Amino acid sequence: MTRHGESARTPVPTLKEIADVAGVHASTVSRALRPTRPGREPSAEVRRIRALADEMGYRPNFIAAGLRTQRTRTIGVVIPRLADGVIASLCQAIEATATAAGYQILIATPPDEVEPQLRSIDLLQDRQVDGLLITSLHLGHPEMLARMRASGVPTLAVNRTGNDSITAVTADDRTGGRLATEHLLELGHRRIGIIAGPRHASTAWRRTLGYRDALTRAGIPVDDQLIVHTDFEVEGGIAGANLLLDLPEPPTAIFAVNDTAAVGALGVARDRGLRIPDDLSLVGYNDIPLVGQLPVPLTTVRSPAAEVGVSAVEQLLLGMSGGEMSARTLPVELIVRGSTTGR
Amino acid sequence: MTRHGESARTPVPTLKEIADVAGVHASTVSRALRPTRPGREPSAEVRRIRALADEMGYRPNFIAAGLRTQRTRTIGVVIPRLADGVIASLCQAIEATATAAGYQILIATPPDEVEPQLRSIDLLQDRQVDGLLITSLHLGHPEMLARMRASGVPTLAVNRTGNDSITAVTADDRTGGRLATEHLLELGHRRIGIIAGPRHASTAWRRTLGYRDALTRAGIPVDDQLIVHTDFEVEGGIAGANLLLDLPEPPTAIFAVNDTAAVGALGVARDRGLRIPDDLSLVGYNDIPLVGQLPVPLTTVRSPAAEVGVSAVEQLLLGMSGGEMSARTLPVELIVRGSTTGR
DNA sequence: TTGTAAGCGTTATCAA
DNA sequence: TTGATAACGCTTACAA
Repeated sequence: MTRHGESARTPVPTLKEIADVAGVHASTVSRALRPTRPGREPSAEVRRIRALADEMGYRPNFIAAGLRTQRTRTIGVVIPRLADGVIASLCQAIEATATAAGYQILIATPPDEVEPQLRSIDLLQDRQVDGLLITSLHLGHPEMLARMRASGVPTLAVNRTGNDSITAVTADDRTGGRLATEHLLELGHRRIGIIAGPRHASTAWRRTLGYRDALTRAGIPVDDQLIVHTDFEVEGGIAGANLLLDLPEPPTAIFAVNDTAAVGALGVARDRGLRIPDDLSLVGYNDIPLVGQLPVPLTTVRSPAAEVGVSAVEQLLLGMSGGEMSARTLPVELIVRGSTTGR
Repeated sequence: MTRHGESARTPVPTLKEIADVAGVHASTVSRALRPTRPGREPSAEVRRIRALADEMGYRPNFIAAGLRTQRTRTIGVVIPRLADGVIASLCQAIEATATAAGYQILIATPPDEVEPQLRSIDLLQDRQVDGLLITSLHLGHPEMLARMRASGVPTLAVNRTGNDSITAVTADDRTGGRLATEHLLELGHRRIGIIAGPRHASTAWRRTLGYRDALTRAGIPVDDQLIVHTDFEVEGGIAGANLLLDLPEPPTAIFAVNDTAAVGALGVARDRGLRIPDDLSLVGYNDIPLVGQLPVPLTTVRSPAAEVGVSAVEQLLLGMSGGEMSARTLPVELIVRGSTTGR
């Protein structure tokens, strides 16, 4: 049982209370408390007021200030699938960068579907956020964008992008998909299955485009049977791998567009008695910390989740200060480990 | 490049603007818009005003309302280590429960150290949050609690607890640690190492207490060499496993107080040519989705992260509505898989 | 049931 | 540089 400060609490003083004690007007205190501009020494009076405010435990009320200034120093973040470690890393980087710049983040983590995300956008805008980040735009749903823009606050797509011309900060998913596939091609694989994730996610979609790029360049026709769309979870990986391995002519290698699904595929291989990499080569995507430690460590593509978050906030800060935001595509890197071999 | 609504945006109308169009006073609109109490039909006038507000695209300004009502309908959440999937699941559950109750969450994810967390608490309180959740209290640091209570808003510890009498919602870590250890004892292990996580985290600490409980009950003296404190990351698991396996008399089984560290230990076993479970039994903690799919699936303890989050928000909502919050300890479950065997 | 008016805690404008 | 005053958009006594 907890008492929560029914009486123990000293209420936070207001500007007016400081002013009364200091014998000046509230507006004077407000001015004294705002940062002296660099290169200028604060006057004795300013120092006196600051010391008093400090002593009285003054803390500015952001709500009140925000009402007046129309700025809340808050960034809204719509970020579904937070339970995924990659997304959570992205979120952490966003928060850290925002905090360092004096902003706080208001997060909404609705289901990764259009309607719930639209509702989240509305809710955040009702809170008068100064900028908006959305990590899970859906392809083919321009209304998400329209809704974000309706508010008039700077708005940026992170991680995923939409079809339209929204500014986005993403990793280079298409190149990543190509690198993964080229690696398998170089090892001699010709039937390469892909657990391609959801169609609405540009990340998954572009990794799949990269897969097609690689095959096309190598002069290998794309067999649509080898492309199975699922979700990003372990279960999706399991379902996808089962579909691929049940084909009349199953693939000799599988590229899963995220590590979590790759681990699902790993479970399927285990249950079917397939050895990795001898019977089946497997490539993941993201390089989550765990996959390097597996008995057969996973070949994967390292995607810079944290850097994407940092860069996105930097762009958004730029936009919020009236600048022009610009798109960023961050480089990825193939990490070859033990789960792939030649045939 | 993005234009962000320099002109395209229709500014959100204020209450006063609705009132002017409706030919009534703003306060009338305010009243018309507040929910009719259940069982009462809204009058024709109320319906007319609501329809108009809807048509004009009215959205209440939470900032302004909050200033007046002194309630922001916002819950502050201090949640370090968000990149960890378990913590992220907790966060997601907190967000979902809060949103369903009409609250939004403001999150801070500082480093898992005392000072940064104190700063985060201050920042959230400056935003006038209505309640505060902290997921990473440190043992032996009553000042964290004191700081939280200073605000006078209901405050709850989640996941971890402190030494003092703060109300906390946690999983039953001590029992979990005991179950894991008893399982190994029943298999005949007598030298059981524990990768015990950080000392400041009550979760890790209590799982370790459970380990001690089990040994004591079995009449086996606790060998402090077998208890290595690390962090919760993969690297910690690697370091811990190396320390344990380098002992003159190494353990035949290792209990890692979280799955991530257990996977680190898995990597060490691989590198040392130790087969799991034949040469070394391994137990993790949390049952993250991946560990069930490993070639040798991991025996672990399932800890209800999402339920902890839901329950915490429920208690906090209770506290925020003037009720008495009470502590909750949610049950855990041992999941026996292939990574443990008798000797 | 409706309108009036005050006020939440700040900041911006203006005059002194 | 300072003080007075208004305003941000809303809610809520209180009066009509």
